[in-house]
Amino acid sequence: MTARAELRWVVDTRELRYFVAVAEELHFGRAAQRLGIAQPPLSRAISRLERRLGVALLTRTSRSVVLTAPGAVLLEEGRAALDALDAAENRVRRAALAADGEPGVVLAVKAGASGELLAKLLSAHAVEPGAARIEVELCGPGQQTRLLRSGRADVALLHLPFDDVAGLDTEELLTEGQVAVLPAGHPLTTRRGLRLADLDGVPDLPHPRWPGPDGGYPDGPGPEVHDSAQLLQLVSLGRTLVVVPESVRAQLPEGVVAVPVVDAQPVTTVIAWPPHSRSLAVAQLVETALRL
Amino acid sequence: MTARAELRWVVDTRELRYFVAVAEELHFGRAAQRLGIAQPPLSRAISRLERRLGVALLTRTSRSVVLTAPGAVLLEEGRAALDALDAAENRVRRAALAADGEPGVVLAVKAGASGELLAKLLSAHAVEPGAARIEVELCGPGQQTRLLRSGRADVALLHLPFDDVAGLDTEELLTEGQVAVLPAGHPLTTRRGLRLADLDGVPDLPHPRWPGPDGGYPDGPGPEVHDSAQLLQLVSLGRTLVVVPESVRAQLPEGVVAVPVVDAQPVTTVIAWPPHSRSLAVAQLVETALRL
DNA sequence: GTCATCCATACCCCCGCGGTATCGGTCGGT
DNA sequence: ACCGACCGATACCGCGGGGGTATGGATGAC
Repeated sequence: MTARAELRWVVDTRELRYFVAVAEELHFGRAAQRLGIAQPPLSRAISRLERRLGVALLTRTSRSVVLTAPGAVLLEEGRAALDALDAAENRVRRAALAADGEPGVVLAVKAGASGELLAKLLSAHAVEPGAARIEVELCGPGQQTRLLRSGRADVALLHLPFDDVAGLDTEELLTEGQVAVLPAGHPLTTRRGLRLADLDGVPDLPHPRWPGPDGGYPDGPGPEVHDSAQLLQLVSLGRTLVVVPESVRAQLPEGVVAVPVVDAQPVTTVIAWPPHSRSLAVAQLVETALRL
Repeated sequence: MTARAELRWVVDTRELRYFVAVAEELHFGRAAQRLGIAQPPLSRAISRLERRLGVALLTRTSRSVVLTAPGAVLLEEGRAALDALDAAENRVRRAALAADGEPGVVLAVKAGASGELLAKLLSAHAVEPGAARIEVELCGPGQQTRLLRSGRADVALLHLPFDDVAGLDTEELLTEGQVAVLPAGHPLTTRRGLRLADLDGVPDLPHPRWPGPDGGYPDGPGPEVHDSAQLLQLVSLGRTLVVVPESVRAQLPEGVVAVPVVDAQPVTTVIAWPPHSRSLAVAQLVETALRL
């Protein structure tokens, strides 16, 4: 038994990281700089990877580098594989810490979202017999899946259809409509319901700009924001508007008004965890959430 | 931007493969043999891995090797990460082939299962405009997920609750009861319905033995089988019995009889695909399947 | 006590990764 | 049209580290 050909592996993590860097930068020099190595070894590593795979990943002229179709596949799949490696590493480290002082379960939640649901979940879980300690990790929008995939969190509350749940196990918790949060006294607040089109064309209330996955901000007229308290203050100052799930109404401050957005797609809050989770504590938490 | 600490990686694929081998064998000598290297480099590699992680993965006495709790986590997560790496490699290779002659989509199906559904799906897909060529990969029970996870298939038909769909995206197709397939003329065939307990205690019809993930067969009195045609022949010869979803009735040969099993849990057939699938062809196939 | 087993250590060799220097090709400026 | 800047590929070198053999040391069977 175990007569599998155990040798023969082609792609090594270092090479894969190198390739991802080049594929993201589309520039060997910058990629090398980012990786902290010189450019020639990087060129050789990519060439060797292509030779071993027997596949052209990049088409380079001396002035530009572009991905081939297989190269795009490797970028996508390679990122997932590297995430899985990082996740393995982080989970092992956390398992080792759990053996000593128990940090319990890390729950990733988008800061400012699902406040009521989160409170109910935590209090319901606290009374469970043998409940693990829960550490709530508040993070920016869309960062929960990153924490989950990289193994720095065990379970997360996500919001469909915004978060990408590909490769995660999920259970639905609740579905709700969305409301627009506007400065009190703004003309739009007199309406009973709004459409998304009404909100796009408001010159004095441009949409806010959140940091992207790389930490940078997209271009646009709206203010740069990085947390929800700041965002709500900007709304009350009449500088921006934002569309959020209606449960956020319960925690709106003075000076802002919520108006239903009738044609916004409903938001579903799900609890998500990485596959292969053998953790009893996570399973228990999910079960508690489903009973809410 | 991209000021992330890009260096700092701890776990290398070679070391991870080495660790998985040792963790599976729980024996450095055998693991080294399986890996095709000598034992001392293996010991050093594991030690180095533990030192870099700062975590004890194995407790070794000079007579035995056992996994620590973090070691068990690394075994589980590491396998998933290695699968992801293999998958990336295979998908890149397949994407490269697709650029030339197009092998289209590989659909993994358990040999002998879902025959009717499969036929309907293939014919429905064939009339779709711009339908990709579909290559059906017939495999043993439980092997579909392996093909999917390792990137050798793009989409699969699985059967809950038998197959493990952790980490796969799925859509339900149909749910059905199960029937016992028995040799014609056997006393049990006179019954209108059976219970699982009725089938366990039949001395002349022991359950068949399928190959496990490692290709080996478990111990037991039943015959070793590796494909469904052989299995049905063994049933008609009065050597074994088998419990299958009721849709299989449509393709039973002479000499065997199907009897409903009233307390068997219903089987749900799902279509599954790996996450991060950017493939239009897979999406189209899934959509077609959902319309059946 | 002796031997077999099994993991760790010591030591050696050599492959290959990363470095510097340089080439060759392409685009932009004047 | 020529020159220079830019950028990826190639050539060559040094050294770290992976894998090999030989051996040590601890443990359990008899």
